[in-house]
Amino acid sequence: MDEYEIRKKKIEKLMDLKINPYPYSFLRTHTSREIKENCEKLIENKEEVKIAGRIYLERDFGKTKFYTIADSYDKIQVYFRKDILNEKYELLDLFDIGDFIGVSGEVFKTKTGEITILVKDFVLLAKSLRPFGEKYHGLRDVELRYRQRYLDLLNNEKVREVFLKRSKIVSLIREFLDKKGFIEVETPILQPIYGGAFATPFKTFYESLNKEFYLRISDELYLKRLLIGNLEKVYEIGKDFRNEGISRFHSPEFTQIEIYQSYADYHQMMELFEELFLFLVKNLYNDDKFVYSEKFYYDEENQKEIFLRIKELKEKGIEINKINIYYWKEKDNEEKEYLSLCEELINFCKENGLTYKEEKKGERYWEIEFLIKVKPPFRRIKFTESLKEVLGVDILEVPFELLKEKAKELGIDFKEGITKTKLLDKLFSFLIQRYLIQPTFVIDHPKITTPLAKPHRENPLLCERFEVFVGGIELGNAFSEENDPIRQKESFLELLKLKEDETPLDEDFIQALEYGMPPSGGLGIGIDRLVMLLTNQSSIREVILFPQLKEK
RNA sequence: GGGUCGUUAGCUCAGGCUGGUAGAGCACCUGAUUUUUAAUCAGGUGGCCGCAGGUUCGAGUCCUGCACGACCCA
Repeated sequence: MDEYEIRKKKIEKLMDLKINPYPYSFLRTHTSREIKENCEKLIENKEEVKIAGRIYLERDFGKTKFYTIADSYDKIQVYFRKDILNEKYELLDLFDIGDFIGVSGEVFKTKTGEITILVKDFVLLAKSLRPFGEKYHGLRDVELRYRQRYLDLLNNEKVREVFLKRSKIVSLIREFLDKKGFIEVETPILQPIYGGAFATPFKTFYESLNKEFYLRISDELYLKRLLIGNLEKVYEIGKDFRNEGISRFHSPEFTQIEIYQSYADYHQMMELFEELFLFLVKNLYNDDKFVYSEKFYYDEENQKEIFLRIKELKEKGIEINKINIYYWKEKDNEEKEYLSLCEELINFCKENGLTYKEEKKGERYWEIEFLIKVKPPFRRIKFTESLKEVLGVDILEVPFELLKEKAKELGIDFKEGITKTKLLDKLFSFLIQRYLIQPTFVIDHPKITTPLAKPHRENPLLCERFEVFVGGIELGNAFSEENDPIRQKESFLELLKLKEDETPLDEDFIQALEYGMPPSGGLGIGIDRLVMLLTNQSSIREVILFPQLKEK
């Protein structure tokens, strides 16, 4: 008989005893955290407390039992004694790890000092039929962790922390913007024409309108319509959808915030970002710096990669906080191959004057750790000039063909039909982006890449745009927004003609612009990536509760 | 789409190179145990070794294909 059957039998026994295994509610007086925070007072007053939670661990001594139970806030120990509970004590035989229970009793400290509740009475709140995991190692199988995230949340404290932090980040963003007088709005996710970015959309069919619709790839064109309607400062936090590849940094369904401010240009949006980012970091870390690291999992290729990466970072003068080396077992019991690779890395660190730290972590990987310093104003570098520095040619002047040749020389792979915009993007991420560890604005992109930005006031071949990078991750994108309806239409049509973009022309948006849009700054920030950075996660799936996986 | 690695008990992992009756810890069951902290002690149950083929007297192990996942590249 397997565990599932055994637990079902226990439910039958409970029913025989007229005990409902799934009752309706339980009124607790405290959460586990509240008990721990107020324990001295509770012990002194011998106050009766009621708490509820899930049984996590069980230690059975025959006539007494200890359970560790967990609620949303913390874990707390409860203590059952047969001489207090009498015949009701036998009921505990029908309880299992994973069950929800409610207990009432007095708080005390055990001889080892652990805050514990001496149980006077208890009740089953929900029976669990399946065991949920392993008490020591937790749940490691990545696939199971994503497919059954509830088990991940139950087993892995670190995962809980990431998602609690995500929620905190989003509410801090709202707090920051609301205080500045921005209003939060909601615009359509189902759109008859998609726009505001270059991306392949998800298609759907709107039955009652009898028309093909798209899931939005961006909120931009609707939020601008609000600026036209004299809502001066607006923002929207929501899902956008791009029907493209999945990677460590890309999820087809992702969360973005877009912020628009009338009478501002991209310089003011940079200041807004600096202020917002500092606000987040200060509230999360109680400091103006935080740690972010690049991870290299144990596999032969990666082991070579880390040496190359450290070397190139040093060449570029980028400060490395330290190198972390993690072991699966105690160092003495580690596999020889891995140990010798670690030894090699340690020697390398010593030679290069890098500090390193060794630690048993239940996983084999190495980390390059950076200390990100959030001190406005952030560095600003110009897109074209940064590329000119490393390529030796001005991307605005050289013919496209020559640019392609340069890219090939550098070993960058691309398809023959690549657009100039995409090639520039590749060059940039290969040559520049990977070194943008400390907060950096990359500004003034070639006009052709960005139809929705105003041309640069000093050089019409450029536009007033910035992208912001931290930890090598692209966090956001912003413009002085184009508000000249005639020029806007022309640059849309130009792109269509050059086949740089296949986004259909949104006549309705052009018409809206014709009524007049104030000069405005707009800023989009990828929330998932921001959370990755602020929780030091290397995969976007680690900050999305339910990432899509193929069906098995 | 390409490359590398992985898939063994409910969970965490050995075994695989060199083919010969499927292993451990946790969980679970039985018993002991009135302050434990991954409690402890004694005994026990539990496997389509991801799926499908092939090689072989014999495959968890070798070969091929497929599925799913991770990482890297596009």
